Amino acid sequence: MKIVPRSFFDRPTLSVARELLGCQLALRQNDTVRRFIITETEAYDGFSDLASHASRGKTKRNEIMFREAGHLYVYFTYGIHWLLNIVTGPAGYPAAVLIRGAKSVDDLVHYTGPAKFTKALGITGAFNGQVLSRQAGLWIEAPKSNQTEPTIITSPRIGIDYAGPIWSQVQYRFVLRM
DNA sequence: ACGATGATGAAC
DNA sequence: TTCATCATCGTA
Repeated sequence: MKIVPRSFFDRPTLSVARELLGCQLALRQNDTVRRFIITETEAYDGFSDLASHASRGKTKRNEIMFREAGHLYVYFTYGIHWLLNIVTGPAGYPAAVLIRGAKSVDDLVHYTGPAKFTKALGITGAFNGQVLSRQAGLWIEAPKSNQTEPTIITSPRIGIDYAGPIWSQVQYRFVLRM
């Protein structure tokens, strides 16, 4: 299976979010590798996006979003949950794609919800600030082939009603109909 | 549908 | 020190 290069993520965030659907997230734990087809993503793009952690500038928490594409931004929220994001775009420009859902290729279990996914995979802040790579134990692989054109649904993002009339409504959520 | 949950960041 | 949160689960 072909590993998606870091350059894939150094592109417009919306393109990355859309094209990640169908890709496989691979996670190495000890000597086994688990793979998951990404089925749901959200884009958080730039300084002006009021739903993004970076909309009020760089902080200790969100500084990973300002790094080079391919970094992992894993943050803790609601006192309970870890959420996994992949940083996109050039260094200095805060943007990331939130992984909200994925389906195990091994047992076909579908995890819907960004925190349910990380919990099932055992992803925690230990990954925060790392770079996608085989060495890190977390990487992305391209789909085997594009047999049929995937059906992609877009919608406003989840849980960000506070972001104002524009940013709470933009179609930055992408779901793969399976 | 709604409230409880709960640690951390960021604002006051 | 106080408030809000890129959810989820339990109870209705």
